[in-house]
Amino acid sequence: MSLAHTILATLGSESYSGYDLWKKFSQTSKYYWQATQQQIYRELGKLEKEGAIISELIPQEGRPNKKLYQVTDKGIEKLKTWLLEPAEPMSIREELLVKVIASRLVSKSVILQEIERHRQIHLQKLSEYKEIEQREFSDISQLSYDKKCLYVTLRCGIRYETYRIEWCEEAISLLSEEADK
Amino acid sequence: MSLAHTILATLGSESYSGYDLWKKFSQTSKYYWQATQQQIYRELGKLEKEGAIISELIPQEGRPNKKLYQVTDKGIEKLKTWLLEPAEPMSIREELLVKVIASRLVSKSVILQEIERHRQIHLQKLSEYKEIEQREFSDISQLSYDKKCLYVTLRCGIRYETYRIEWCEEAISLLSEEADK
DNA sequence: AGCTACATGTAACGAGTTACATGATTAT
DNA sequence: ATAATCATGTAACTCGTTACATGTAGCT
Repeated sequence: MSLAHTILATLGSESYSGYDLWKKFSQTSKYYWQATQQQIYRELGKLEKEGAIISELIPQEGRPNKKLYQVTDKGIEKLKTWLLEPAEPMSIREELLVKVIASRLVSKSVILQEIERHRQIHLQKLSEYKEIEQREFSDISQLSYDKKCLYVTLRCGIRYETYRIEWCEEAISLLSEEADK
Repeated sequence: MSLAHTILATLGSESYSGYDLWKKFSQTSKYYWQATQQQIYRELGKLEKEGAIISELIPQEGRPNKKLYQVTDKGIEKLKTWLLEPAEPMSIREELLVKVIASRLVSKSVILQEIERHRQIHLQKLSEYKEIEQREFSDISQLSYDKKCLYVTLRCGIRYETYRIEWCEEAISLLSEEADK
């Protein structure tokens, strides 16, 4: 449900093509929403059909033509309505935890190594996010409201990766104790 | 993909009916995987078709008959194979963050109140989880491996709710500053 | 009389994933 | 040569959600 709204919100400040949106989603929106190219194209098609956005065909030389999308008044209204509705906390689906639960079927080192691998991935992402924080949000008192919102999403990403790393460490420590099994 | 594996893992220790599984999922599995009754029945149907589980019809008086499911050797093999494959970190989809990004379209108090509402929900869940921790996992040195795994998932839930609460507080503080807008 | 718990299912739809298809330009 | 980037799309499939359908037992 939110992909449509994320697209509308993104198109609110600037026109984008499907491809541009996909790149944006892979960059700045990645802390809070992920989408594949196909999902984006499908959603753009739906939104245009219902009149929330309109497209303009931009012929390009040397490159494939592109469709630039813009939000309509109807699209803005749709977004506003949605903003006023409460959002439920997202449901949790943690594949790694399912593996932990089932892990007695394989040797203990399998799950311990897998958790350690995840720890490394989260460490990597955390350092990446912290770099962005230093580069782009060093002086938070000077930020516009829009930039502040972006910063808030980045902070969420930073806190998320931190929580994951800490959990991985706790899990490794708890599960590697040689008490029984 | 993991729902099937969660079911197999759960049936590994004991036989359950679809209804029993659903209740289990609403109770002890809720920190890491959520599923509706319908999803569970559909998945049980698929798993039985492929021979990973078998059912036994238990006639009951006064109550509807039930189907008790058991894992087969084939099911155990399926689980083991899956356990040895690496799992990717789950993708993040945070509706609340999408709302933050789009929030300049409505008055600031709308988003602030929504974040505060989420903070309350997470506070509620955290205290619930901490109660379970005290009640069932007070002496962790005495736990069996299986119980320890359960504890690890509970710790993940506790850390998750904590991270969420802290982020909500930071977001409220950052966004309520009267710098500009 | 109405609600909750028990118990299983079908149908339809919405959202996410993966594979396939096309084709030019630019950089290595 | 070949890989990456730009650019848009179709098709098939899986997974998640919501609504509908049925029926008993026990509690308030």
